[in-house]
Amino acid sequence: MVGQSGLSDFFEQFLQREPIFVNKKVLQSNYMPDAILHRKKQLEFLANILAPALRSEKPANIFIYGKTGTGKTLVAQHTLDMLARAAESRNLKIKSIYVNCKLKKVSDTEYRIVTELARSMGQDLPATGLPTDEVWNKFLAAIDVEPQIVIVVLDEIDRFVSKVGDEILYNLTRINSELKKAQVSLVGISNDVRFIENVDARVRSSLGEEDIVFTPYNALELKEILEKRASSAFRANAIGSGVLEKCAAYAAKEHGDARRALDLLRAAGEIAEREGVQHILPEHIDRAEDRIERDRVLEITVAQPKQSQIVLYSILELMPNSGKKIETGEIYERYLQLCRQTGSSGLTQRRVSDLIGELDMIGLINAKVISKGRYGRTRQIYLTIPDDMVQKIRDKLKADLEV
DNA sequence: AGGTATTCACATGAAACTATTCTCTGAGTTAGG
DNA sequence: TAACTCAGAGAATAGTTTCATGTGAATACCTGT
Repeated sequence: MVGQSGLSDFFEQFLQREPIFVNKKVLQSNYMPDAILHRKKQLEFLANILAPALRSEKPANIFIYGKTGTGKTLVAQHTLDMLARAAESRNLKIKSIYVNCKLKKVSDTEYRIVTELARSMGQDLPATGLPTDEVWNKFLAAIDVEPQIVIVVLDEIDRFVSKVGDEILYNLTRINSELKKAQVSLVGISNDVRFIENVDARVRSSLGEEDIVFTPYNALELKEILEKRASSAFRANAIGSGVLEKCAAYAAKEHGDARRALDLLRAAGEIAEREGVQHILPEHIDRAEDRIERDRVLEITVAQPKQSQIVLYSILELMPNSGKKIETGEIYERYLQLCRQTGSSGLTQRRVSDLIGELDMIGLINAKVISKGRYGRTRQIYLTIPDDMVQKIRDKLKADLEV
């Protein structure tokens, strides 16, 4: 315990120190820098395609794809901003609608997406109660009030197409034939390169009139991006030598994800700040990665459905006293035991087997199917969660599940 | 020794069932004309 | 009378169970040397 005088000393000291961060927002993933590095080709290409809008011609539909953190959203939003500005100064009617299909609020159904589109056109709609085509009509009416070009950006479309199907896309691609005054162009953004292959052929040909590929950043490019952001995010000289290089190298290893690189740098800064040191050092990056990984594991764990959590808890309980590897049978027994304790009936082994498979997919555990010859065939399971985390997660689950 | 057949302990698949969520219709309600 | 609200019917969906079939190799069982 720190005594009273000690505590005020602490605050004094805290204020005496120069802060490491000047503007932390710059490192957040939704921050929009005024210049985008290493995406010149894509920017120009996209601008080229959209430019006809300034002459009141309908731009071609575009399909953009690339892995996460390669700047797709950034480039799209930036280009649209510029376009809007150019249009404004010339008094042209160009509107853009941006819908991120990943957000839970939107993603589930066709209804919700169309509602979202109509809302951003200024329509006020109830969350439920209306027929879908009614909402379509409202959306159409809202667009068609005057001659204008509307650019609809659907971010992460792969998400909802896998859930909802491609009917909306089909409707959207043919929307122009129903409009008298306005015209609509589509911009689809997807993380999944193969996504376009699983879409209805008619939609494919019309959405993919043009496409842009975003290749991952390499370590050098990442470093430059980090340098740029870091210079306005941190106090001058706050970054030790080799820090950005290390950060970039880490992120480049994971398919050149710039968002991850920035997260890493921000976390490293926070750690350094808490330690009260003046500079960020390469070792802070290591610790930041560790922390991010922990947060991720915990987050995933908590987000699991209840049954899956119970299965995971069973695994965690069994882990220490059976050496390194355990098998499906053991887990199921333990699982049933837990269920009896809480008075619930428990799932079938069939299902638990699937749940174990899912936990493996997520990466919380590592399950390998092996055959033990005369003694059957099973999954051999070991944890991928770091040892010192196991205890914490177990306690967390224990509390959540009231076991 | 070498070869074949068994057997274990689940994995993996398919179909059916169930509870929940969504969409949509029509009855009832409200408000304006 | 048009517009709106809301309950409930029907469709879509996710999660699960039931039934059925598949799997890889250690072991048991032959078979002829």
